[in-house]
Amino acid sequence: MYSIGQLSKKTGVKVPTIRYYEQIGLIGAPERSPGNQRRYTQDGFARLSFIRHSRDLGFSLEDTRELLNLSEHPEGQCSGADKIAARHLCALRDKISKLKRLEKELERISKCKAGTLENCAVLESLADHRLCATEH
Amino acid sequence: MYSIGQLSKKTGVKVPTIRYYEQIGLIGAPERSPGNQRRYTQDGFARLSFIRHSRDLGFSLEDTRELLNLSEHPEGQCSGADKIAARHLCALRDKISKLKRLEKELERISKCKAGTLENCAVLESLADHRLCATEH
DNA sequence: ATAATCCCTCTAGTAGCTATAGCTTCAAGG
DNA sequence: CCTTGAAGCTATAGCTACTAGAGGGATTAT
Repeated sequence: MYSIGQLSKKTGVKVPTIRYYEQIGLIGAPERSPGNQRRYTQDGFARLSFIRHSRDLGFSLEDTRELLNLSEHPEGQCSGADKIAARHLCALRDKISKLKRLEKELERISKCKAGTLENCAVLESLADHRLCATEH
Repeated sequence: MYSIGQLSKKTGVKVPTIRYYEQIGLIGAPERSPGNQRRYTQDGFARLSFIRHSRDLGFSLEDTRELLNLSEHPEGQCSGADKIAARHLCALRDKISKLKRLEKELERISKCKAGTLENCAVLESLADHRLCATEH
């Protein structure tokens, strides 16, 4: 049995976040001590670890909820989890390529040679999109 | 003079977002028509374009606010805008490299060969961090 | 027994919008 | 000139995924 603080340390999920997950029904309400404090089992720990991992990989809470459901009903086909992961991978790649383009643009405009604001490349670029090399 | 809808089309910023920006003081309250509708000038258009561009480059609203301030007080040094851009570039690179690591991990685990959930690589990986190739 | 630390609930706040309800104004066609 | 439909108005609430704070009770180590 773990207290919420111990569970937090073991999983790396902060205490208020655990309570929040319980509130939104992502994890079930655990048993309580005689003094009304939460007491978690190994199962609770496993579930929260799963969630933590899913969040680390960038899945939304809703995706995570669905993945948890899938993992608890092993009679289904894998395609559900697979689809979620594939969709997520697509979105991730989009994001990466967009961020890379931004990186290039920022690199270009932040080489501010002029010492004063009057001709600062950063501000000039922000004021005029036509100075940009790439689309965004 | 533009109505809010025309301004929205010209800048690509949605109508409720423009009103929101006014509410938080990012743009000033424009003049009104006799019937109390917002009427924007070229200046208003330029300011909103600046904001749009800054947001597109991933700057936060607070950073954007500061950049706007800098661009309106050209007596200062460029270093302010430069610093904001540099800080942002750092954060951006961090984000990109983290996302790339996630991409690799997702690619690896989402090649689900098994047809059923019982041995779905996605779910197994989520349940057990030790199956991961890289840190995250 | 007492002090330090942990835990409880409840509420409100964060960023950056987005949506809804219920109303008014504007511009174009007949 | 009148009507109609789109666009505009305010105000409030909702979204994601937490985080912070107030004001108290429980647990644990000494």
